[in-house]
Amino acid sequence: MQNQPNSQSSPSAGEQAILEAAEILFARKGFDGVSMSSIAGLANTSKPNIYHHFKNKNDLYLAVIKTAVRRTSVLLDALEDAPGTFRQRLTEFSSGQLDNILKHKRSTQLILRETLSEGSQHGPEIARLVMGEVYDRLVAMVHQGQQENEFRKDVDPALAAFLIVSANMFFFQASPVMQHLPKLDFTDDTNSYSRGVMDLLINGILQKGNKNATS
Amino acid sequence: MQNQPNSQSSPSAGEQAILEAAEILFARKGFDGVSMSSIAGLANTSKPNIYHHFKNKNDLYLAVIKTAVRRTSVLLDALEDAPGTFRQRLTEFSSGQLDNILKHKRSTQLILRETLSEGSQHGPEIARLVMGEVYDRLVAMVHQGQQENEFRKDVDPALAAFLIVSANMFFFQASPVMQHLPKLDFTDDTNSYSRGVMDLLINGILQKGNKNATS
DNA sequence: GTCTATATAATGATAGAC
DNA sequence: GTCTATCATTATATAGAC
Repeated sequence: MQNQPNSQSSPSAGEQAILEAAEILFARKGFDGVSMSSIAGLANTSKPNIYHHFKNKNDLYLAVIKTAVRRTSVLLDALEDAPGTFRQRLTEFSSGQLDNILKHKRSTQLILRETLSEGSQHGPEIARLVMGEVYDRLVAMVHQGQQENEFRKDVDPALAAFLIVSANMFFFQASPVMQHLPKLDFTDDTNSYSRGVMDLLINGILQKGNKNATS
Repeated sequence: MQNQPNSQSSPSAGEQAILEAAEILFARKGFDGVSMSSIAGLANTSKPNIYHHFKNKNDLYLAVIKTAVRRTSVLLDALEDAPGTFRQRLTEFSSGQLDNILKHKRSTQLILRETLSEGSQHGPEIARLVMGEVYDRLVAMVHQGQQENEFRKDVDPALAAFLIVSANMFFFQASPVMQHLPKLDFTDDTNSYSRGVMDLLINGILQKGNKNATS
């Protein structure tokens, strides 16, 4: 009855407009806070036309989540096998992830929102896919850095990777709230934030007496 | 027309039941995902009775958020002026906050959800209040530790405090997602998590050559 | 593919009895 | 304080013309 809702072939222009409008609204207000009418309005089309392209509201939401996931899981391939110390590679990777997050704010917001809706439903393991990929690479990099004696061996690579991800994710999530606090001046400069975070973490990860301790 | 919706005097039994039911459902599905009927059902009462105690749905939601905020901002007073090194005090404070978060899961979920609803509305500065109090104390402790030469002076106390808060908040938020990942074994043991996080962070904060570097 | 018109159910909120 | 009954509105979703 529908076109090809589950295919990843490039959608038509009308379908694309619907998807974009839906992503904007779902990111802003969540699944239940958005009506099909409002989506139709923002996409400059009609409600029944949405139902022509997507089986129902839930199907549309899943399609939006799917493209959001696809979008956040790119752009990091080049950094994995870059040269330099593991400290430098970790820093660049983390900074790249933060850039990625901020570049796709709506996607990130959608995924973080999914994290909070404990009701089984869709998406809990979709969120896992997103963070999981970045997370897996970070674990591998820290582990490799330990093998090559650049990092302390008594640190759990999983914990270090988790801290890096959490620093970036929570930075995104909390910055609209935190920016109203005094003493907080790093919220508008993501580069200094990334460098600061990694400086703090690395100096806890680095083998004691390593030559590039404070660089 | 209502009883005393904005007073903090102890609410009646019926009002209490409504508040509890509302908190459970709002935390689980968000403001728009919950109907007044479902709240009435869980509270074993009727819809009009809710409207007798609260002006409207939004008022009820604000009351729920308010009690959630009140709940999360206690329990930490004793730790602030505890004895010991700043490293120990920071660790205990952070661990205490994580315990507090996990003890009041629903409140935390509510507040984190507010963080994501970018539409002005209620609560963005309420969320600020919650994290802000913990955050301010952490900043002060780190700063004091710097003055007394226990911590490096070239670290931004605001950044260190933010990392601690983010580690705890994101741990709570991501654990239902992350527990499905392999290599992650610290999600069920919050104590080892807290110790691990602070070990990592402190060894980046601690003055180089300090005696309790790896303790 | 896109529309107008409509069916059907659920929503937030109120009136008024007890 | 609590209820039954109900209103007005909006929601998701469909029928059927073009």
